[in-house]
Amino acid sequence: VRRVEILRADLIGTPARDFRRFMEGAGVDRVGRRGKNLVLRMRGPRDGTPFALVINLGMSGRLLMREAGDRSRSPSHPGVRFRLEGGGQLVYHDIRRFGRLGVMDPEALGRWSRSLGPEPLARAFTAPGLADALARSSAPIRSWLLDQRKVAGVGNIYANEALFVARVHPATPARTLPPERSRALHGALRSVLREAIRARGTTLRDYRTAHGLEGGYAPKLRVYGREGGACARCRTPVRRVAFGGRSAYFCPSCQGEGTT
DNA sequence: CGTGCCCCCTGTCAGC
DNA sequence: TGCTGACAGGGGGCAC
Repeated sequence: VRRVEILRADLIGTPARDFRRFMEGAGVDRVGRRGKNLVLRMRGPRDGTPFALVINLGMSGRLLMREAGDRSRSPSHPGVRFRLEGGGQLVYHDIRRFGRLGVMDPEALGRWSRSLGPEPLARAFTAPGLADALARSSAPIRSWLLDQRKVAGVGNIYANEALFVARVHPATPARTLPPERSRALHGALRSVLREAIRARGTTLRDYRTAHGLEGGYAPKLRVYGREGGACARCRTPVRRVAFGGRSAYFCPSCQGEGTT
């Protein structure tokens, strides 16, 4: 990274001065993920001090690579531009600006990572562990799944899809899930996420992969965004209810309260 | 401390 | 055609 241009200061968690001081002259070691956050492991310019650039795309964020000499139209809503050695650019683009970029030293990175719940696709995410955690909350299960401190990386689409697969009503208080429903939910979360990743995600309108492609999972959605459509299992019309500020979609027949 | 509500912001679409 | 309101994949702050 040669130079950092911050076009939208509200996207940067840390003060702009610190952000630039960390990033300018630094290089990318490796790229990873924690929950819904991109984690770029970096090395500082002089002594190679390790730190991390953490990026949350929010609702409309994209990370775009522009190679040197790219003649295509420049993106409409650039927020942060990283000018790279050799003339390329990495552009953080975000129409709604709900995304955030921040730098963290290794200690802060560790604290932050520990504040998030387990990765649902990791071995550490077990059915008994999920059941234990659910038992400690009275929140509606759909809201519980969206809480990144409980499980990391599940958003509204896949929370709703997993609840349909597990036949659990989205408003069910977490602690009232019967053991076999929490086991079913554990499996459903993992299978839905794996399928969706294999399909490269869900494009409802805006979402594109890092290579600009649409995700292939939208046609496979069972309930999300399908209000009024027939449930694939029983043909009952899918319903939508709003709580916690977001829509929940479900089959009132397959996912009735107390369905076992 | 856990939970629920509001807000951040821009774009799109349905309904009038 | 143009206006208004609802809604959108996320998450932080705050009151209770």
